[in-house]
Amino acid sequence: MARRTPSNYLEIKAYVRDKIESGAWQAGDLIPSEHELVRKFGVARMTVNRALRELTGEQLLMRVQGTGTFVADRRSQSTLIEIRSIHEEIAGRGHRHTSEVVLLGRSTDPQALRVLGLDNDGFAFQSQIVHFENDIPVQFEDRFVHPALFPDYLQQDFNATTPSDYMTRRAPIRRVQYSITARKATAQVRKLLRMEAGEPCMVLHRCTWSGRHAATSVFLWYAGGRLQLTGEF
Amino acid sequence: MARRTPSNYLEIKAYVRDKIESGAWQAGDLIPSEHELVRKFGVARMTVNRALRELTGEQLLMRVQGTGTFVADRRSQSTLIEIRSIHEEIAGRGHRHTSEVVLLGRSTDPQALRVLGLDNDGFAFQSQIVHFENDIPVQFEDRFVHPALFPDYLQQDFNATTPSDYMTRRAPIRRVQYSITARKATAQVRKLLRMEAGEPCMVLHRCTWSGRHAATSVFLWYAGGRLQLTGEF
DNA sequence: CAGTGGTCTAGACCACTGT
DNA sequence: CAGTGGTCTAGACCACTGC
Repeated sequence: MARRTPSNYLEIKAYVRDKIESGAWQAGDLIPSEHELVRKFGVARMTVNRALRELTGEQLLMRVQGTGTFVADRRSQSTLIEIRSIHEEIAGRGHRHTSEVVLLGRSTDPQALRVLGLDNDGFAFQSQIVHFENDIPVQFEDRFVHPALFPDYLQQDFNATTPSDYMTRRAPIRRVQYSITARKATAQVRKLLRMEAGEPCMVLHRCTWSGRHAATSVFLWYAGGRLQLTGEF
Repeated sequence: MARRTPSNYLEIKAYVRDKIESGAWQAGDLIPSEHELVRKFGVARMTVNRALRELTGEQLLMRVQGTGTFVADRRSQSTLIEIRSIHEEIAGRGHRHTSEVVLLGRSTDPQALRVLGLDNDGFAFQSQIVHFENDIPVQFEDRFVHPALFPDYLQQDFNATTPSDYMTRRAPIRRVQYSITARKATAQVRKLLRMEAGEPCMVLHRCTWSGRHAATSVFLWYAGGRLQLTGEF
């Protein structure tokens, strides 16, 4: 045989995927049983089973014990965008990631206090960090954290470790909320990210919850043209 | 035996998960080999293999052939943002969604032709639609489609159905690529979305692939302050 | 009842890594 | 080289479904 065999189960997966993508098998259709595919491909049932099981995990198939395997309904049209940590994003491109701490201290910003569930007499910890990709500033990270949940926040060395790394080690996160908006850069952001006047920013706001109150509230400012968030599936 | 057995591979998954969650096995640690787990649980290697393979798919483990299985670095978990269709997004807020077709015809835009894999003598179909939320314009949709894959595109009534709905009924999509950037609004976009001069836009670019070439290329322009993409998990 | 998928076994061969 | 994971086989028993 001259043919290159990329493992049998992958070949079966490709076969089924192709039938679905080409429209030969429509959503809701009953597809051949494991036994039939075993005969067709001349493999063991475990091999067919693995292929179909993985495709079920990928939401392309639906299986009902005792009945058969069906083409899954078109996926709900919602699409997912992946947001990787800034470090991974940059390292993934093979570039060098560095950061510079602009501010690390206490804040009484009323909006931040409200989000973190602190009353107006309290305070939050705040850090401001600029992230560089090959020495070009690409992200400004403005972070507020709950002082009760992260009492030693101000003692961290955020030139060595990123706040995200610290926080994921420190506290379990229950819920995360995001929003992405486009905004004009503030004067501070424009200066730190070395942007032209009027150049737009993308702002990712991320709130993490740990129980009843928000644990952190972060604003990530990206210079519009210098960084793209991308996804694929 | 009184114990309820929830299938062996699930038991092994639970065992490994517990070791990781309890901290007994730290990120980066080498965990017992398949062979050792086979001896410990008295099962076949395929059973252990399935458990570890699935945990690898769940990003809890990392496997290196010839070396071993390691506890994955939890920091590498990426976050996902969900982008729903404009209609769902608006309907989900209990608001009224309407749209207005601005343009429907042929285009020889060189960039679009290149993306769709058409040569410079060819043409693409183009549609431009403004989407309204309670009569406020919130999104400008600028779409290029491959005429061979959607020959009757120009005959559609996009006041009644959205292009996304049409396309998902028409052709199976296998690969999707996204990027989000912030941009200054063009004069046309500023007018259609009734924006102030200098107000920023968020531009979501989505390319769908169906086999070898791109099937569609869409630019979704959002007025910065009027729409947020949000996600949660 | 026969047919389906869910799981499992006890072997096997291979590709890869470290020494 | 011995040890690892990646894949596969040819059976098997079971739970479930529809008739």
